[in-house]
Amino acid sequence: MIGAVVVNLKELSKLLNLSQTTISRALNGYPEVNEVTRQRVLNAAKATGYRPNIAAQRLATGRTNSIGMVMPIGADRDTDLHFAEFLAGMAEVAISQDVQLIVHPSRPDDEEATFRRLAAGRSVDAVYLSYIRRGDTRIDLLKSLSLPFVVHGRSLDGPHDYPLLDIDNAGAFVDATRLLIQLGHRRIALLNGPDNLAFAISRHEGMVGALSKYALTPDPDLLQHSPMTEENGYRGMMRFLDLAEPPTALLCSSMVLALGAVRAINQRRLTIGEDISIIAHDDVFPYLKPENFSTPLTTTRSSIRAAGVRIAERLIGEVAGLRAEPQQEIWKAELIVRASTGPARKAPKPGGSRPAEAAE
Amino acid sequence: MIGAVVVNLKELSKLLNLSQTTISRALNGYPEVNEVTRQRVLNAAKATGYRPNIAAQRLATGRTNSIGMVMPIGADRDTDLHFAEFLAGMAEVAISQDVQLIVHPSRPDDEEATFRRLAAGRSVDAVYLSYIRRGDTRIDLLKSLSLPFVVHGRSLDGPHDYPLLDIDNAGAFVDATRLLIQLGHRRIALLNGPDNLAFAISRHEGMVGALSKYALTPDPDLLQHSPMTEENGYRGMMRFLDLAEPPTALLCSSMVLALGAVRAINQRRLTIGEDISIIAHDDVFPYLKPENFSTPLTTTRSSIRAAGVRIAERLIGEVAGLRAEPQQEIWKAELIVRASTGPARKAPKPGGSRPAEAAE
DNA sequence: TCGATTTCTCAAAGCGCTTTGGCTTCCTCC
DNA sequence: GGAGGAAGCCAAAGCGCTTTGAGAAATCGA
Repeated sequence: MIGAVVVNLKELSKLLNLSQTTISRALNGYPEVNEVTRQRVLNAAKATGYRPNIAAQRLATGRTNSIGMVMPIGADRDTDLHFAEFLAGMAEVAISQDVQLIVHPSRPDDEEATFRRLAAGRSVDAVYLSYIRRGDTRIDLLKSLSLPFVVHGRSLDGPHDYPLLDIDNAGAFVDATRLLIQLGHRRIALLNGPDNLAFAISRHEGMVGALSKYALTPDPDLLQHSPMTEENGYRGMMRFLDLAEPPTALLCSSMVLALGAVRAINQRRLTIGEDISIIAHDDVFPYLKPENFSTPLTTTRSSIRAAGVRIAERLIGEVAGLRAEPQQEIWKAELIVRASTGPARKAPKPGGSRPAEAAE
Repeated sequence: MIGAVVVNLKELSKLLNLSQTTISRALNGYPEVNEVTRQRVLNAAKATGYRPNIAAQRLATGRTNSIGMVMPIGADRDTDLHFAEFLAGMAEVAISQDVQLIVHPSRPDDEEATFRRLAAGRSVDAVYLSYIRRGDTRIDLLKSLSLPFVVHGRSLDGPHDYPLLDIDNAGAFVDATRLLIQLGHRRIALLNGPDNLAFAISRHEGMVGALSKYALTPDPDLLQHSPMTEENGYRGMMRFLDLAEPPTALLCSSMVLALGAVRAINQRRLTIGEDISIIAHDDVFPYLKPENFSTPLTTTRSSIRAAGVRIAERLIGEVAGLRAEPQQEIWKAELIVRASTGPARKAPKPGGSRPAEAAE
């Protein structure tokens, strides 16, 4: 096995006294080549360390065997953590299918150009799109381009007539909110992601919807939209706790926000699950698990890595032309009750607008 | 600006009544083309949405304008967090230099094959290598391949005669250990990364070296090697605290480990910076900052994102052929003292092992 | 036995670019 | 006015693969 020197088809064909055609076919498993010849070729290829030149292969076939990921850079860099975990999922599939993963970093204002370049330059077979924003134009752009894609998440309005995979964000937060209400909580705060991102908006809507089902009105003071850092979790929670009438329960859009919120609560010497209940959304990070919080956290769980796996599979399927209809896939998040949720300590203040008695 | 239809050089040349040569040259900024012609070409290219086919470009030039990252998958998946941050750094550079980032997931047992494939397939111009292990053979392999590379980290033994960027892991932990000793600490524990990874070994060596300078012997009971998760931080710290003679100070190889350690300490109602001092290594994550811990953490700091930036720059330089000598670059980590380090509470007991007073 | 298949192999075209080498013009300068 | 350059353009080769269309050899059927 020679290291440095690179051998190509022509040389191999000279070496074996066979045409390039035959060698190419032998290597790529075509049937019209004699089995003993094939073995001869295979052996020689291994002996010389032959690997096809990928650029040439791509040019000839028009396929690139690669999927592109447009990685947001700049403003929402706090999402790295999720991106990494998602990437790990895609990687699992990529490796088993022998597909390259191409990361295209792109600033938000430049994304459109990036997609156009990808499509026209034929540098990837398919792309995945994420971090969908309010009024996002990228989906329409992709629909107009002849480039297979799958969206992780979905647009807020407009028809969902494109391939997508999303979790039921609204549903998850409806479930979480309902649980809290049933436990007697009336003042429920939300530490959410940036307010231009679709997932955050949906979660907020889920919460508001659940509240209104029980004739509760959301208090704007109990809402924070921000990048999902520990620090923002802490700050937000501190602000909530400083209110004249602090919340008795908290919803968190991410584990990292929850980390900060817990710190704030501890600092105030309040007891989680008693003085204040918490439900966080858990994207399942191997290094930060809700069950390992000082008070194990009740969560709505959906593995973002699994989403990466699934989307990679579907992208590969799209390329292979297996797609029938644009496929919409919505995953339910699982509500897992742990120790951070308990009955509301005190009944909501009697005066003022007393909410309807929620059913049980 | 047409969306779906893809135009190529030939069509453009027909459209403009110019040869492909001239168009190619106009587009790529060669001097031997008339300025008005160039403008004509540029306009037409923009109007038709022309983008060169990347595969063709690569085949013709032999350059790929891409750098490969072999992403470890499987066993050390806990390192994702660092990988992501590093990736973000590389991405910054990639975008400004118009270079693609290709992620090659690879299982440890398969890495060698992956590199060979990369080199022979000419699918990337250069690669970066990380997560160097004890007795790692990959560096020698890369040296034997005709593929530019930069190593993030370095081998434990053997000459460092290859391009590398590393932080002074040993030095950082010498500094940290010395500070603790000067504060009067004698029993210092270490929560480290996996014991087959070079960076972890160097840190351990740094600590041991500093101890021995003060004639202190490391206690094997005060050492844990493990993947760097919150859970492992908690478990390790708990074990330390349960010792007959628990440590009065702790070194942590990562912020995430520190997170777990802090949880353990809080649970035992000990006070950080008084009952026990902590110094953690901080790779600088935007979402988890040491100054935001309930007790701000003293750290050895070195931005892994900055390392990504630098390595990307150097890789691009290597490809451009700017390299003179293999370049070794060692960054010092900065020791930043915050509230988590304080004087040792009690001198270590002279006599036998007195059980720890688990407060309350 | 001979024509019809089947099996195996090959030469050559083509993918869409870049780059070499050469060919016109048009100046410039003595 | 003509040698010598410079400026601007082009035809064609080539990058290393896949794939088409065809041909030689072997096998088969009757």
